[in-house]
Amino acid sequence: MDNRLKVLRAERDWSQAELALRLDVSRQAVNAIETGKHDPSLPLAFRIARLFGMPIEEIFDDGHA
Amino acid sequence: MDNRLKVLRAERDWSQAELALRLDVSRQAVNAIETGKHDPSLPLAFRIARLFGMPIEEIFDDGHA
DNA sequence: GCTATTTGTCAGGTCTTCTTGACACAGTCG
DNA sequence: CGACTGTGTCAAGAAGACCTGACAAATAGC
Repeated sequence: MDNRLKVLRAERDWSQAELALRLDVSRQAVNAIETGKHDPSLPLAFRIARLFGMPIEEIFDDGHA
Repeated sequence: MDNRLKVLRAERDWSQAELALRLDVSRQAVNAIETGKHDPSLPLAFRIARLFGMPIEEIFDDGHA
């Protein structure tokens, strides 16, 4: 699953650790999502979308556009 | 995680098995999501949203309105 | 150069999501 | 009644999402 996490994080000048804190997950979880190793769970996807103030579909892209 | 799957399914007069077919998951997976036993994975949430033609946020509700 | 921060990654473990196969119970229809 | 459909549920297992703790490599700042 493709995502714009790295860009959105860069726009805010946050480290992965800082983002992890705000999302209440481990730094490794953020890294794994950014590098495409995992998809987030749906609840975590909701927290991410809420944090960045945009719909899940604008952050994640499953390719079946 | 709250969701409107049962209602959306009823509007289309689909059985859980029929919906499962369209989503390419097992009937038990659909049942577990409808009855609140599981959250769908993010990829499955995307398939559901696409099938019903609406954003994920209009089908699922994590309570943090 | 040295130090601190950031990122990527590994291992081992836990819990969740999803699978197949099976069974019980309701409701409908001949 | 008997057959069929729809729903709910269980068990056992595979795969994925998360955890902590640790370490190396790249980057930034002094």
